[in-house]
Amino acid sequence: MQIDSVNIGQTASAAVIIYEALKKAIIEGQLKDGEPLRQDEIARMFNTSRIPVREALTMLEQQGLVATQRYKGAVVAGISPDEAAEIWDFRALVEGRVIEMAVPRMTPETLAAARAHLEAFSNAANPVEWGDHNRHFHTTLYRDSALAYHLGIVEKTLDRVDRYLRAQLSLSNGVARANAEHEAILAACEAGDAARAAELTRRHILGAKANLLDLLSRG
Amino acid sequence: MQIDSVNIGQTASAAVIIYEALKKAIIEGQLKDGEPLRQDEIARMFNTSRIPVREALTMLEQQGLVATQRYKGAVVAGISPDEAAEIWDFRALVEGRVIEMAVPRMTPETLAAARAHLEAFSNAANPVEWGDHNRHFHTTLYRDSALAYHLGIVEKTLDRVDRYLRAQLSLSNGVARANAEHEAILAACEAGDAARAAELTRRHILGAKANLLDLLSRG
DNA sequence: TTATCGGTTATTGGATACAATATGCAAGAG
DNA sequence: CTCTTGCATATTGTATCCAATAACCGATAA
Repeated sequence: MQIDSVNIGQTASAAVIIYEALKKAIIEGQLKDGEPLRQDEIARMFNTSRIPVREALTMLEQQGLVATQRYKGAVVAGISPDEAAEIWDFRALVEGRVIEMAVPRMTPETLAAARAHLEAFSNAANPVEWGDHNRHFHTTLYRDSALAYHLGIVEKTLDRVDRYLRAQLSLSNGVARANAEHEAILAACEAGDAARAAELTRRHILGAKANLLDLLSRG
Repeated sequence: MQIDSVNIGQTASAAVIIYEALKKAIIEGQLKDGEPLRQDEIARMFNTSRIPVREALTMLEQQGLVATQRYKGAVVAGISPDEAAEIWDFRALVEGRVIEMAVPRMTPETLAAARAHLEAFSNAANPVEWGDHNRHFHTTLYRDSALAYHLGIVEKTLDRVDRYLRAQLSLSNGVARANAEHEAILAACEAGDAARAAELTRRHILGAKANLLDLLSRG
């Protein structure tokens, strides 16, 4: 007998489910910097014991999203202006390289997907959507680089600062400027000009950095 | 009353102790690629239950040092030639930037410490010592950059590939060539030539990459 | 022979119970 | 009143036990 094989999604463990939910809440800013994460409380939310909760918190700590102190618990890890500045520099360095490697391999499908995110971004109406489409626009342009390690680092870095990225986009001129810069980056990709796409990406990120530092310094 | 305060080292949890021990064993190559890590076997080694072992394995998985399958356990994560090539490219990119930022801030103490590692490296007699002194030579030159995020990523990346770095150094001309290149890098740092130190570091890493790929392809 | 089925064992995932530590408060000494 | 001290409580860290799943192996039928 021959039947269609269905990809059994390898049902995730409770620890992973909790991890993903907490990560999403932190990334989207629903959990504020410094907010304590009580094992017992989270366990009750998910109808589990504290064991998988602890595993989830361990994962989040490894990613720098929470900070833990022995016998005192975990809190959502914030970020200082200095760290923010450094991380945006890091992004400019790595994402510039990644897009440069991606452009020569970029497919029409990828370009179309990126344009869809670009348009969705410019039509979006709230910070969560801005953040999502902005991020997906960029990572879509990166994926054809096929640089798995680089892409993993980029994703982890974006997870770490996603909250601040959203806040920066929400500034007065944030979305409009990002939109114009996205258009330019996409045009360079469509033209197959890797060096230009890289340079525009670096400028885009460093411009956002300046915007963000202004925001952070004003409180 | 006034007494000397002693820094109580915040005794580490069992999970962290196990994590560090396993990490060291993997990094130094005592645990081979693909070797399974049984929870209760490790628990017996450390006279603990499996709970802290699982936390340690979770941490190692987040760092990419082990790969886990649900209900099947964890194995030491190996690396493919493609991944190796990509990671060495990443190192060249990031470490080049880091040393460039470090040179203008580099203190005489740092330079002296780096020279000590350089000499210890050239006098070392076995792969473990080569690896340690090689790594410390480079990270010493990076530290004055004060780029905490970059340095964290560099350390994690080195952890991921330390085994292969050691193997590459052990090739016929590995140590001699590395030694000569280290001298040149250190000279550029002492001369305050940041751009040259960065370029030499990139070349050093990319040269090692070619060496390693040769090793991996030959088996 | 070879493929499939059933059960046995080994191993991991998770729940409950207990131990270790920190925090807050109230009582008492100065 | 202020500071210390000791206890009560809250929270985390770990051990033990049970549940879920995978791997192995022998028996059986085509």
